[in-house]
Amino acid sequence: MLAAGLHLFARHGCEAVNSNRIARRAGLGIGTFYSHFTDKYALLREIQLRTLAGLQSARTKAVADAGPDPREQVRRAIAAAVRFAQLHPAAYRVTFGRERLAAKPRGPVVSESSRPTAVTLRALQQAGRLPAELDVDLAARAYLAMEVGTLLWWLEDPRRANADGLVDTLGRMHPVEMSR
Amino acid sequence: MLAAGLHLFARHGCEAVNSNRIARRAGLGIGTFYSHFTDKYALLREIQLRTLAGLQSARTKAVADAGPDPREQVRRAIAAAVRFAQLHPAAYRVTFGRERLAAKPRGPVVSESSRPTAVTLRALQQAGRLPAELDVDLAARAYLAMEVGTLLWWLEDPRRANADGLVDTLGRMHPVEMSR
Amino acid sequence: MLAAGLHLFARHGCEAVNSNRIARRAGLGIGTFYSHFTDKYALLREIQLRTLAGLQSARTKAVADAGPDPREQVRRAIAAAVRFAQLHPAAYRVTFGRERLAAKPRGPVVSESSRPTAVTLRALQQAGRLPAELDVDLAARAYLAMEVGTLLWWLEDPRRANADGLVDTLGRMHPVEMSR
Amino acid sequence: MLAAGLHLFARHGCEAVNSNRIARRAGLGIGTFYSHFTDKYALLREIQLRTLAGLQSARTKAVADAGPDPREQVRRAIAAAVRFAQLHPAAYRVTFGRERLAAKPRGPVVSESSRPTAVTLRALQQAGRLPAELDVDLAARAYLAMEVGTLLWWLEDPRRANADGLVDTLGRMHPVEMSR
DNA sequence: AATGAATGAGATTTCATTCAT
DNA sequence: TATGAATGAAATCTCATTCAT
Repeated sequence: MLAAGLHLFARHGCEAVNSNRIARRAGLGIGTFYSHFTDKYALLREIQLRTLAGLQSARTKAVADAGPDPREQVRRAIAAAVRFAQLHPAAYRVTFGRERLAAKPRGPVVSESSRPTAVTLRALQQAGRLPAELDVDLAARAYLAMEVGTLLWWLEDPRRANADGLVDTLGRMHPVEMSR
Repeated sequence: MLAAGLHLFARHGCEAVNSNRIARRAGLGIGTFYSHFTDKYALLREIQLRTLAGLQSARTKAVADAGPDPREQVRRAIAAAVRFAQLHPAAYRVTFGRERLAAKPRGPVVSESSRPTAVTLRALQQAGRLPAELDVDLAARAYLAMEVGTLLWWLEDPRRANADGLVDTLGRMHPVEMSR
Repeated sequence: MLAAGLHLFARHGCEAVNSNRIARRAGLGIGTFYSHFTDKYALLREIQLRTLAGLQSARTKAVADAGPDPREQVRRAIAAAVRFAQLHPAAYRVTFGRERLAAKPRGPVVSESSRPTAVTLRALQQAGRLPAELDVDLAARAYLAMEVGTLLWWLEDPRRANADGLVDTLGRMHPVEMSR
Repeated sequence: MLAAGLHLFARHGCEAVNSNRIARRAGLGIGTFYSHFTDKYALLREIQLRTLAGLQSARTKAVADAGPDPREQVRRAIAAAVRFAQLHPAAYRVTFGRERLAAKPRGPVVSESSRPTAVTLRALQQAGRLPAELDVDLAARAYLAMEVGTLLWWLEDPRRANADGLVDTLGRMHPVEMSR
């Protein structure tokens, strides 16, 4: 059911898909859908939460595998995100694309956090390696918007760029690169 | 009618609004709606096109007012965009937010272009002031995603940041800042 | 639409009838039903309110036509109610039958009032013509239950009794007959 | 299962309750419900039949306990009915309230009989103690409607009256009181 | 006997669109 | 040109019922 929903949401958008069709594609009855999820938004949210968990775990693992250098950690985290989007394009689009807020206000909004990036930047700033005037929270937020927006644009047509180029460009534009 | 549509699209989202309601809010009859637009997506597209034109004109004007310095041009363009979003929050959200692609595949996708930024960056690169390895097209695209994503995040709750801080942060993270 | 609803509610009961069928029987589209009533319960309530108004007006008129004698007033009022039930059997059943409370708790419950009868009885009691121990409110309420229940039973199969016999029996059992 | 059904029918009405919920409340599986009853109407009918039997037995016992005086027999029977309604309000409402006819035409309609009352009245009439013109069958029927209707009204909100007052009022209005 | 996941017919309700005025 | 009552296709959701375990 999750797979069927993911496929259809990614292909047609949440609003253009109905519970009937999801159930049918999953090879199950209509009623079965409703015995598992209260409505299609609940299914969407479930997909989003799982995707988010998967992405965060990939990022965490990548950072752990990197050494202590913040630049290297950031590079690895970006590479992990790009790889994740590449491996799970449908899930990425459904989670961060225009469906993001479609999951009606039923519980906390699903979104990635810019917190870890902000923490890293603040540490560099306090060590005097980033300009004191930089608003690290805003910079972290802006970076996240860039990464998500760029990956979504890429997934619309993967021929637009290649994974390595994306990692390189996102890496160069990450605020950690301002450090010295 | 445009104003009514803008208001309702921004407040409830395109899918949650029907043509009936738009007409009613505009103080006109239902039939009148259909004598002006083929459907609500046509109205949405019209709003988006006008918004886009307004934003581009504001940017162009800002760049023209700036001197020849690329950095200054970029600063001014960003300031213009932030001001535009601040003055027309509903229009900005309806044009670039989750409604962006809701205007069904009926004509070219409405979106801002990263072309001007790419042109500026390429000139600097050819003048040797930007690393030869930088993919300027991708960088321009990434910057645009950042700007749009950050402004949308800001408009969700304007207390999250102030306009000057946004201009400063976006300015610092613009690829033109890598130049030397 | 009212006529169609009345017919179907009386014939099959409110729960066994759907809005679709009512609209179809009225020779109108499904959507038309919903542009007039929020749901079938709203239609039911409308029918009930109209019926109640009609019955009350018939009673009032009958009492006005009677002279000053309470017994005569009661007789006439009963005769008016029986005639009303005979002329509008479907409306009577839909209003006082098992649908009475089916009109979900949306506004005050539709019911006939025992107030007028209680007022009449109290006057007689204060004039010493009815036993001081009689609870006139309860007696009025009980009489109303009897009248309604008996008429509903009669309408289930009109051959069970004839109108004159009903008026006579209800008249004899009305608490006003205890007076001396 | 009977207790669960009684509780839910009384609280929400037969149409608003589903077999699933009844089984769940009874602490049993859905399938178990269907191995005992063909559908929820069968359960309803079972409850009604048991209630009816209980009420009739209480009445019979009360009459047997009274002496040979018809008035006393009637008083006792009424007192028994009021007590029964007071002790089993849910069962009384489910049996005689708006659910009465909900038990679809599957077998004879469940209802109390006015026969015993009619028999008593006819005997009095033949002894010349009741007016020859009185339609005793109709009077018995009317009394029953009054008793049932009044008790249902009382059970909707028991503060409306007290048991003794009800017995007294119903007793005074019983046709046997016309006897001389 | 007891269970409950699975089912799908059917009821409710919405809304884009038409068309007579 | 403006109107809005009328429409019905389509989406959402419920629940009686079955059947494999």
